[in-house]
Amino acid sequence: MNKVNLKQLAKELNLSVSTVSRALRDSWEISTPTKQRVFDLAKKMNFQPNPYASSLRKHRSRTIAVVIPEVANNFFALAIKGIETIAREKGYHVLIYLTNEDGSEEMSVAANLQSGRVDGVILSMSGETGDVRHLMELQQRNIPLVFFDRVCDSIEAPKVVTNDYESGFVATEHLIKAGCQRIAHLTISMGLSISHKRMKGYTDALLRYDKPYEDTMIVHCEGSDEENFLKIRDLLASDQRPDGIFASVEMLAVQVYHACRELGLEIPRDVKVLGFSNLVTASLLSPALTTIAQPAYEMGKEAATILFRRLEKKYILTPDHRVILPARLEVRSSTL
Amino acid sequence: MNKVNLKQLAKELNLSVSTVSRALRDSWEISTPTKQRVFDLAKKMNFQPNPYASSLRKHRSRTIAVVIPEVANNFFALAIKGIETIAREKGYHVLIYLTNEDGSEEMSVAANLQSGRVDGVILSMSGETGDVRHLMELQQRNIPLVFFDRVCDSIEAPKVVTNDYESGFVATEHLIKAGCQRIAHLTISMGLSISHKRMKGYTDALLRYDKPYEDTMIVHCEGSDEENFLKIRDLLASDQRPDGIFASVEMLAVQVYHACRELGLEIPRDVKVLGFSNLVTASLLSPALTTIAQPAYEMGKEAATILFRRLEKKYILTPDHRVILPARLEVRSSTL
DNA sequence: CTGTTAGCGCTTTCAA
DNA sequence: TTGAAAGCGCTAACAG
Repeated sequence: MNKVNLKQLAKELNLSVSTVSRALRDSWEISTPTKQRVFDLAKKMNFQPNPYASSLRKHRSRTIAVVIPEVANNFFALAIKGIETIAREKGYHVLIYLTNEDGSEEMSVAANLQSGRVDGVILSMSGETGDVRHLMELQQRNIPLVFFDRVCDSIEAPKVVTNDYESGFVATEHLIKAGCQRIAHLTISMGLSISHKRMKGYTDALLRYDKPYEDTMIVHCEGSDEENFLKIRDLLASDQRPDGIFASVEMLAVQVYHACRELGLEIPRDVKVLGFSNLVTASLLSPALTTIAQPAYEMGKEAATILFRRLEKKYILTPDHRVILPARLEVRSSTL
Repeated sequence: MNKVNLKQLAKELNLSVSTVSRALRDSWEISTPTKQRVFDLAKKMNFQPNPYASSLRKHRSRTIAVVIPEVANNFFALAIKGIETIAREKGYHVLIYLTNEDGSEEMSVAANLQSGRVDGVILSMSGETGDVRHLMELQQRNIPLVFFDRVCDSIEAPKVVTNDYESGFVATEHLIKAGCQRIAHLTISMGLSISHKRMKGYTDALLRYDKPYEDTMIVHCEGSDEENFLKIRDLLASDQRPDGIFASVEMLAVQVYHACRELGLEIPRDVKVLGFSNLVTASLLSPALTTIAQPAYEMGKEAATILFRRLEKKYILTPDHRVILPARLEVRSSTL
């Protein structure tokens, strides 16, 4: 079976190509009987319009790009699901790009996206990015950009985030109230907005409760999984071992569990652990992990909704439009 | 900044559009100095060729579609990662479609894909699908299809799977050797190849070891998460409670944990649990979950590799080409 | 080695 | 209400 196009439909119906085109788009300038004839034949011949011809002509692809650092991660997976749901509703297609937490990969993806392949971009920044020109160029090319979670404050674009500062504060406060005296913080790339804010919440909570504050208790985990694991293990093996740990991302919390196991430390007796996480199994971990859970699915939906609003020119947003969806502290263990 | 096209480059350089086009594609028929001039200006003006014009002309989109039932699931997330990795290497773009385990959504996606939007499709079937005409039509339109994990045996297309039968057998055998007398099996839609095979492994292992075989020990979990949970809880609450459970998918294993917790049953003392799963946290669950782990990332890479091999017409595959990547039994608890 | 020309399939003026 | 024709940006015969 071969591809059928407008021309063939037109010839079959003794109509012009333009009439068929208009009929299929249900234009008011075409008579009802003609429309019916066209619809019928189109269905019979299983006509599928060539999207690329249409995109070329209209300068619109009905396609968006989602650029994320990682997908094997419940947070981003749920966000994709939210984005895809809204995109389907709106008749858009979703291209996915993984940057593997690598700034240079993010740059090459962004450069590629300048081609007009997509009408808009939803992006969560990779850790290593320092230079953001590639993102500004997207905007200059009139390709709307919406950030979510890992946003870039120096770029004017809508942002969908959680209340990272407050969550960091609440998390730390929770550990303090659970009796922790020395609370460590595990963080990822400091080039990231979320890292800054979560850490500020942490330090502010310590200050607020007159807890000792030491730089050595903040562990920057910016390396490979293996390197990070070693750093965490060293922290837990030191004679200055913390009795509480606040992990800024899921993976680091999981690493703490593994390190504790390796060192024979018991959670929460020896060390209490709390982390940002969307693990569906958090409540089943041994012992349960108390989490700060982000509304990932809703964040994805919101980001997509904002993008389409802009694409459909329905609303003008202020350039620094920011939506904050609160994360929830989910206490999982009575001893924590 | 506006979009720059070949025509503008050509005018600027006093060359014809076709010469510029060829130069950019590094054609051998263009002189080195001309190429250099073109490259330089293209870079200076940040020229990005319009992919849709090129697609329209060449009838190739350099885009593939990935159609999966769900993404918030480690298996599919890892598979996407594998696919995206290979696609990027080959200069392809990846469209993603989630069918939400819904056969009719899968059908509408497949119908849409007939438009020529993509050069090929990698698909894992949704649970409910009975009718597969929509997939055959893709093939008839010369859009290559590669299945992975949840394949469709009645369609001739390359398939990337794990050794589901053997894994089901080994899993059940493992429970038998751990001393289980009444082993239940939790399965999803029986319209799925994986379900059949895993279950056959289960029943064959029971027969092999002369264990009682009862239909009531096979629970079909084809409903919503809530409905499935209730079925599982009922199973565990019955006076015929199994002392071993083999879950065919991750989510069902997790449900067992929740049900056990609700009923005050202890794992593995009261019931031993083993499931197909790629949970990174399986070893940390309380208690650890013994799993059959599929090589998800590798399966994604393999599926993509096969697809591109076909797209680049490098090899002709037999129509029933099948790659089997073995799943691994990962024992996590000494009592199991 | 470079230019001319004819489309790819669709949308959209402009005319009838 | 319909048709003719131009053209989106790029590629590839075919000529020179």
